[in-house]
Amino acid sequence: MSLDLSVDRSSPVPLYFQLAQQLEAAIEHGSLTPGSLLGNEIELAARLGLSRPTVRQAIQSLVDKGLLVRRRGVGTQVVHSQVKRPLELSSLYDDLESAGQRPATKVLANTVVPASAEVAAALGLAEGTEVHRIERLRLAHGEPMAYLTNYLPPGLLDLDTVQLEATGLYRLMRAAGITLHSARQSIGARGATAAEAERLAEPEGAPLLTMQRTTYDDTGRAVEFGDHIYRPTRYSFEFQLLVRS
Amino acid sequence: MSLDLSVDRSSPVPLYFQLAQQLEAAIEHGSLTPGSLLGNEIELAARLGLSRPTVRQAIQSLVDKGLLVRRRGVGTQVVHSQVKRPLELSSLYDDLESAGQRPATKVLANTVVPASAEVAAALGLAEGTEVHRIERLRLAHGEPMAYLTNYLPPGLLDLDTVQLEATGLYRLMRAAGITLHSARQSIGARGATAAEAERLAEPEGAPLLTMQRTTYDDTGRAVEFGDHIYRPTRYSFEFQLLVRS
DNA sequence: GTAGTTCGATTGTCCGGACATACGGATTGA
DNA sequence: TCAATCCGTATGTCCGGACAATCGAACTAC
Repeated sequence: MSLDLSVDRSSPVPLYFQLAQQLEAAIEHGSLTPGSLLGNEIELAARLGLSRPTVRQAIQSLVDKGLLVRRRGVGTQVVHSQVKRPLELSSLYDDLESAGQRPATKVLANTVVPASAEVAAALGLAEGTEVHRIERLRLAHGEPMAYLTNYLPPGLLDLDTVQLEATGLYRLMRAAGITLHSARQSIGARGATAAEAERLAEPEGAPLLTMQRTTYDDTGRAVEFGDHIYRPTRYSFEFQLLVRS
Repeated sequence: MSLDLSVDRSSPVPLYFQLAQQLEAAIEHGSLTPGSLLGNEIELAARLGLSRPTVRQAIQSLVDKGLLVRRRGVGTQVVHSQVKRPLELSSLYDDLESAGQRPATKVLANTVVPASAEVAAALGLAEGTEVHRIERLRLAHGEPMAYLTNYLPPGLLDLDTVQLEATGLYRLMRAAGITLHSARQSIGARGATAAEAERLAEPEGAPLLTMQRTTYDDTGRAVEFGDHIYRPTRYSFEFQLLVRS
């Protein structure tokens, strides 16, 4: 019954990470059933030839992911699954792709414009600064799903229309060496204007889902501001969140 | 310039936690300016009379919160703020209260009903099982803001209407010893039905923001399912999220 | 029978050290 | 002048141990 765990000391992959991966796989695969105890850390460490801190580090990473729960005096148990995606900072493109839908993108605009007051405030620039502005229509199964407007500060990235139609914006940014760190976002709803209605093939006044997001890199610099609208019959925000204790 | 950090070894508060609090306070207060280096861990440990693992644990907790960034070979720097609330599992009540608005709640229903197929699936019960059903109208400044429908499995909690009008549901659950662990939620939009429109003082067909959420405790048991609608002119979902690397 | 106590088990915290690894700047070489 | 290399520095990983705090169950006393 006990898992056959093992670590490869010659691998460059950290030992705690190897262990965490194996435990996660065992949980996913069903070898470790929900609610079952994991066995105490000391014994587990001895069995694997690891030290307790290393084993603890592996377990802790899974606790942070919400897969395990520790109880002092009791042990570490597997949470009754239900955990899937802990809400990452993901692009719509990645979301769609991982959902099996092959997303298509039509770039409607890719220009440089002076920043409006709202954009300037979001990006932390002076009003009127030249910023990139891209407008994209995202389709799934040939149907329009979302209308995406993004603003990027100057000199950060070469925005190639061809690339934008082939992949997501975040991938391009990561590929350019930008390390995304955090984002502030706001999700709301409102009725479609006439122009929006036409672009999304909805009647005027139809309910739309809206999302505004400012993304920051790890130096705290704003690297992107997006103002997006979604067809609620085609898309909704699904995510999981954990209680940080 | 260097902070006056200190730890109290006689305190029951863990040393790493004391240090983390002081660092966080220094960042909040501005003593540690964004972008500044934190000084290497070894020296910091020596200065405080702590070991490096303890100092690392403190720093790591702030990295997890998004306040600090570590760079190998460089050091640990303070992120250019912008970080505020990393999206907790919060109730609308708490959100409103912390925003300075004094929320009011009107309980419109508090009964026991057989679970519909949807509710049963969400709570992991058999269809037809008796569940608590509460309907609440949430107001701010006397204006209706949201219409909240919640379902709870039987035998979990005594739902007192008076308490429900005085505080939020999550607080009652926590007070009853339930440790909330995670939640799956879905945010969308649609037009208001005639009944919804009247309850929220909106015209029929008006865009509404919708949220469905199933909350689980740390054993993985579903403890609540909510089906909520919000007036988008009065409320939107604002949150911050971090990139888990 | 019930309430209080003791005790084993398990995680939480903390220590001091060791070596590996990656980044950035200085140095060196073409 | 520019590119490749070296090296100091700081974090990343890992070890082995020690004691404290907490939970749950068995035990005891009333």
